Parts: sequence; structure tokens; C-alpha cells
Amino acid sequence: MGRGKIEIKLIENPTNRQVTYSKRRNGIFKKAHELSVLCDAKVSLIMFSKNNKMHEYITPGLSTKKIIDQYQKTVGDIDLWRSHYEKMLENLKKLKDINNKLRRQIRHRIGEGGLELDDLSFQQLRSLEDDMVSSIAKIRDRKFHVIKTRTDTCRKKVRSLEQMNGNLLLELEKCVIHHPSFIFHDEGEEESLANGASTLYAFCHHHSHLNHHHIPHHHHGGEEEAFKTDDLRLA
Amino acid sequence: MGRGKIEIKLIENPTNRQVTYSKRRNGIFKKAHELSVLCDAKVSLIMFSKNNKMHEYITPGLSTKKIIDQYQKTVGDIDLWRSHYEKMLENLKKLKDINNKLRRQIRHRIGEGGLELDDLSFQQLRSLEDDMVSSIAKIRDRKFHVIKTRTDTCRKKVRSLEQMNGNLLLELEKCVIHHPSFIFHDEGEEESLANGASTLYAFCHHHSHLNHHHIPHHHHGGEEEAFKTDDLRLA
DNA sequence: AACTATTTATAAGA
DNA sequence: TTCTTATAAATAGTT
Repeated sequence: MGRGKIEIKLIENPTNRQVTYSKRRNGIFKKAHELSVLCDAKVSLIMFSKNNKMHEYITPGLSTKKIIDQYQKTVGDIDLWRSHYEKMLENLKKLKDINNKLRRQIRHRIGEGGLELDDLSFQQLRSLEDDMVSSIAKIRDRKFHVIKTRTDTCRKKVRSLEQMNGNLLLELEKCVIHHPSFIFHDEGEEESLANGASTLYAFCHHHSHLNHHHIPHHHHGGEEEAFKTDDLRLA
Repeated sequence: MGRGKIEIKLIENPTNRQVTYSKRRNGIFKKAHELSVLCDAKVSLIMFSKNNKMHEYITPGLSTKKIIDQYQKTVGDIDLWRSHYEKMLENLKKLKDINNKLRRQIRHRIGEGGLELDDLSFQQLRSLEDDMVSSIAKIRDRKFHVIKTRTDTCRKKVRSLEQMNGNLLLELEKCVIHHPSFIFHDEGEEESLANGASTLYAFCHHHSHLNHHHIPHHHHGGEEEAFKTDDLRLA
């Protein structure tokens, strides 16, 4: 109906399409309204343009919600929403129940207020206590494991540092023996040395005072045992 | 558009109205479909005739649910359903989270598998252990309280029975002293006596052999202490 | 947004 | 209902 007949297929020209959309949208709304009035029908017309602009028509005196409700009722069993909603309610209730049970269980285990323990019998209290004892044993085991791992790691680190120190000492001894003047002759370079070298240099000074003994913060044998038991006293 | 122009108002003649409804319904569906195709629009058209027959058109490839969902999203805040639904979803999520946390807490307290304890630091393990120790103390307190209450109740009962027995003995003594022939003279009535009286009678016989000592199943003093500690050994 | 030649929808009748 | 058809209404292309 227009200057020329058109084929019913997507209008490629966006401007053209937009114009047609507007015109026909108005046309369809008018038709929907006429149907509402002429035949006392309930009409819900919702549409989204290609760029998701929404437009709707509803028979006056109705709401989209009402129409959709009636739609749900009519379509009934095939409908997803209602059952979905009801499943959700059910789920919600179940979760609340589980939640309460879990809380109760925790309160029992915490021994909260005696108020919670009141509803347990002597036998239940006994078995709860047994559970707790075995649980605490597991926690202690785990704690022991954690501290042991930590101690072991520390011990390994110490051992490796000791070995490194030993090697450095040997190197230094060689140096000192072959070039006794080395230690004090190159002071000018001290500032430009990298960190490691600088530390080594400091160590040389230190070492020369201590006459080849280990530096004091190294742990060994009995001392390491003491460290271990000290930590485990916490357990 | 027809043989004559019509006014847009309710068609009173039901047949006429029904015919018009059918014709125009088809027309509007056709228009809706043309709009869908020409402009790539999403269209949902739901209508109910005066006698509640439902008809709907949906842009092919869509579902009414999808359209309605999009409608909810677009209309958004004004709508009640959507917020209701989303509040529910939110609630559901919250409950699930809380639930998981509670479960985790319980698993920690149970010390399940070490798998659960793996993610706790030494400090956390220590404080968990402390908690458990104090909880177990509470449970033991409660257990002690339960058994003590039970013991006390039992002791009271015993005491009251002893007193009752004592009184009965005194009464009997009086009887025997004043009517020494009473005990064996009325055997004929024995069968017809009520339970309490029968017991009293039996007691008389028993008592006459025991020379005023307590009957053996009574606990007193040291013996009662023994009973108590025996029960508490369970604790 | 307005115009208008045409197509489309449809009211009334069969 | 469906078909027909005269006529009203919608609208494609143009301004």
C-alpha cells in the first residue's frame, strides 16, 4: 500500500528501515487499539526495534503484568516461570533449614551458653565430647605437621648457609695465605663493590677477629634441638 | 476500509463482533510479522478475546519468555516481579555462601581429612585448638551437670524412700509392741489387700528377720560417694 | 513531517 | 466460516 509494492524482507537501508518501523509501528498500535475497543479484547503488544528501543501498547485499563499473569495461567504447565519461582522458594527454604542445622551443630561444638547443650542427652554429650577429642587430635596433628615443616625448612636453610660460609672461609683462607696483604690493600674499591662482595669483605674483617669459629647466630646440634622443642612447646 | 466507514466503539452484535475480531486479528498478526521481517524487530503480541480465548504472535526465533524477560529488564525498577525475583536470587546466593562458610567451619572443627586444615596457618590452627579446648571444657561441664543432676535426683529419691521406710518401721514397731499377735492373725485378708498394704505386709516379715537394719540396696555416705565417682568415671 | 499514488485491509453482503 | 467486492485505511516513495 504505497507508491509501489514491497517485498516482505529485511530493509537494508537503515534510514529507510527506521522510517518504516516508525510508520508501521504507529499503524499496528492503532490497529491494536481499534481491536481493543471494537471487540473488547485484551491486547498486549511489546516490541523492540533493531537497536533495542522498546515500545508497547496495552489495552487501556490493563497492565502488562496482568496480561502476562493471565498468559502464565493460560499457558500453564508449559510455563517455566512459575515452576522456576516455586523451585526457588523451595530451595530457599531448604537452604535456610540446612543453615540452621549447621549453626546448631556449630553451637553444640562450641558449647555455646549451655543453652544449646541443654537439649542434648548425656549419651549425646558423651559422643559429642568423643568427636571433639578426636577432632582436636587431628588439629594437633596438623599443627605439629605445620610447625615441623616450617622447622625443617628453616634447618635446611641454615645448613645450606653454613655450608656456603664454610666454602667462603676456605676460599678466604687460601687468599690470605697466598696474598697476606690482600685484605687491607684495596680499600678504594670498597664503595663500588656489589652487595655480595661487600658482605664477603665484611666477613673477612669479622672472621679475622673470631679465629675461625662459627658466627654466633648459627644453630647446630643441641642448640637446634632446643629451638625445635621450644617451638613445639606451643603445640 | 470496507463497504462503509465504521466508528471505533464496541460492536454490540456478538456475531459481528466475533467476525471482526477474527478478521482484524489476522490483519494485526500479519502486520506484526511484516514488521518483524522488514525491520528486524522483536514483537510479542498477546491478546484475549472477550470470551478469554488467547492468541499470540511472536517474532520467529524468540519465545514469549525471552521477550518478557527483556521487557522486565527494560521497564526495570518500576516493576515488582523483577526486583522480587532478583532479591530471591540474591538471598539464595547469600544463603549458599553462609552455608559453605558454616560447612567449612565445621570441617575445620572436625579436622576433616587434613584437606580442610591445609589452608589454615599455624596461628589459626593454634587459636582453633584453643577454641576447641574451651568448647570441650564447656561440653564436659554440661555433661558433669547432667550427671550430677541425675545423681542428685536419685539421691533425693533414695533419701525420701529411706525416711518413708523409717516411718513405716516406727509405725510397725508400735503395732507389734501393742498387739504382738497382729502379724499372723489376719492371714485371710492377705489376698484382698491393695498393693501398698501388701508391700507393707511383706516388709513386716522381712524386717522381723533383719532386726531393724536397713535393707541392703540403700546407699549411704561412703557407698554413695563410690556410686558418684563411678558415674563420673564416665566423664 | 507532509503529500499522494498505490497497495492493503476489511465491512457488508452472499 | 469463507469468498467477494466496494471502499476505507495504510503506507512507500517522494518532496
